[in-house]
Amino acid sequence: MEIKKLNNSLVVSGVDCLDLDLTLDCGQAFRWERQEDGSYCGAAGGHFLKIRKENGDLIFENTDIDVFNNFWVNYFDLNRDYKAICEKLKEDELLSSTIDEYYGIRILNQEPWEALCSFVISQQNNIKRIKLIISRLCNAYGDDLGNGYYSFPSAERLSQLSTADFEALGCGYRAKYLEKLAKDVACGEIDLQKIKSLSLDDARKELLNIYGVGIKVANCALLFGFGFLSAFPVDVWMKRVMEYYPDGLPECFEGIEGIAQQYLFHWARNNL
DNA sequence: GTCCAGGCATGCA
DNA sequence: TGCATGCATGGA
Repeated sequence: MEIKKLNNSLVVSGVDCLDLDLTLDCGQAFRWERQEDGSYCGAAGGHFLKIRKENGDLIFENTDIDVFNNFWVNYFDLNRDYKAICEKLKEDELLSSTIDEYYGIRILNQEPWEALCSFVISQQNNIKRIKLIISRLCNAYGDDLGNGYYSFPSAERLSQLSTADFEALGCGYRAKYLEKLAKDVACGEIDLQKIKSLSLDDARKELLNIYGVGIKVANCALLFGFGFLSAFPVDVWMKRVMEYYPDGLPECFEGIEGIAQQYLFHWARNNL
């Protein structure tokens, strides 16, 4: 990976396996919006970003090197060798053709709080409406980051809301889950950093104790927010995919089940 | 109008 | 432990 500064932007070359459409608009993160020119605008970690691809390079617009090194490198998982991971996963027949067709999916390292909240909202919901609710939540209670974007509101901020406030955002029956979650995280009853330090099984047990969090939401949070690449969320789409693996997951998935899952999820949504 | 979506809590057997 | 049911909302 090589980084050059150009005016107010950073030009990052040498990053393999990062397709912006497949990574930012594949149902793992809900705050990125595709622009007409193919670039993406979004917010994470309290930073606004406009990112695009040009001649194979990634352009991080209006980004300084410190924020890039301290936040975006980890967010986009830029130090992981996804090319080697994909080679390994292609030992599986279905993934082999899927990765050829949809090469470039990465697992973003989102913040635990945002990921957990987002996937509580996601249950029994479609991606378009999940995005709608989360944008309302951020616009109403996040900090202004400029360019029309707002940060994802902190647990402390959301702990001040009532169930009715969440219902007003369109959260529906999930409102009561979110109200309790925000209060429990804000007061320290739920310690997200501690959960991140646990083993996968122990972290999952902790998440399953949370009101409104079941096995699917727990696995999504673990994979997309807590850095557990072995987590393997199974939703209605993945249940359809699992019929292709009657004997369980192939050996080549081991340790990277979550990345395999994201390719299969994308394949299912386009083919089943 | 009906059906569905990155499911879960609850009650009951 | 497993299964049926109710749940809010907006887009197709």
